[in-house]
Amino acid sequence: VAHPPEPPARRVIAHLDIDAFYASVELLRRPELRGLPLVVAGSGPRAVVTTASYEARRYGIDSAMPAARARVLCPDAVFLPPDFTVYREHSRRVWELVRGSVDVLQQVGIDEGYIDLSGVEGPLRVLRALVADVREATGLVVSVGVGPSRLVAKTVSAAYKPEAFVAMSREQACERFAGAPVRILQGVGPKTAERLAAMGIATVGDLQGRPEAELVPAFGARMARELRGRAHFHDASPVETVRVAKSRSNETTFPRDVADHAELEATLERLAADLCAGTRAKGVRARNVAIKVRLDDWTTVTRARTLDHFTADTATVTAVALELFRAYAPARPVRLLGVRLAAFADAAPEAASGSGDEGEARGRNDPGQLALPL
DNA sequence: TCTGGGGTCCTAGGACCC
DNA sequence: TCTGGGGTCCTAGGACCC
Repeated sequence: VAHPPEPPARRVIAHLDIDAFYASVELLRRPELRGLPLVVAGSGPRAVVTTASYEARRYGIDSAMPAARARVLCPDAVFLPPDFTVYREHSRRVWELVRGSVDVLQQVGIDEGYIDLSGVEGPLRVLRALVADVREATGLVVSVGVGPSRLVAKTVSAAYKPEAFVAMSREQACERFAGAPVRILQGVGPKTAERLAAMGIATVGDLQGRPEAELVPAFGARMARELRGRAHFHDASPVETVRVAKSRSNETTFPRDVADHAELEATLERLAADLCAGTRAKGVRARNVAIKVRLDDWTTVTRARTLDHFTADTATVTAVALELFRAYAPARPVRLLGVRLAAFADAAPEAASGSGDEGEARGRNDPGQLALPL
């Protein structure tokens, strides 16, 4: 068996993507900028581009690019700082509308989502109406890709946006994208693309034609199978309507590298305090505390500790974060610091225990959990 | 022109237990 | 005479995505 079987019932999956979301929202309140190259990016020396309008993309500007480079590529572009509060509000309105007409929606990030329309009568008609409704109500344009899987739907919307509305079967996708770079496949990032290139695999078609066994030495059995499956646009992953967060984090990149440990510790305390406040606001507690340190040479180090109880207490988390930091004591200037909370208490069973602020962790040596002969 | 901040998932190795 | 195998928990690093 070369690939996992597709689910028995034919699925209809759509991927929705708001075109140039941040830039489009900015244009809603600054219509006089329409038609100009527009770049939404932070202002610091290390800022990156969060969104470029399609006019700006013509200059080679794209998301995640250093803002400094974008300024070189197009000095005349309009640069605006991101306003996430406004973007979140527009996003909320869009996805509320979508939720109003379809049941199975998985929102992915602020501007994307997957819909499962299997069993829905006239799915394309429903989607057409939805796109029109969103446009009318919000002024935002949604690109749509449709296929038998998330992979096909996502690849199609990305290939045809902006203002995309295209449906394709798996077989059609195999043919249509055979000449495209492997990088268009979700899960193939820069590193994997580079390793594939070293094997003479540049396009999706190249990958389609390569026996799985030839990929195993370089990528391992699991990844080899995954890569080949994706090249043939096999994907049975479900549209998940409920996903529970597994971690929360707070990190910051300094405008300039910092070597002073007192300043670093002060930053760590601030990051931990903000993170704990947000975590408490969510009514969540965690028992794993981690720090992240990126040095001036871009090496990234993480240190973590699992506690014997769940917490979102600022003093507790800060103390652990500081301990981890002091034990590591970076010898080089620091570029980035972060604090992370993970291993959350399961809401339902923990709530049922009716305990107070600091719940007991269910560790592997917890005698309450294990019937050990004593 | 040097590369944000928020996440998820996978791998590998060690500790520990039976 | 250093001799196991399986399972879980945990840490650390890395790739990837939006």
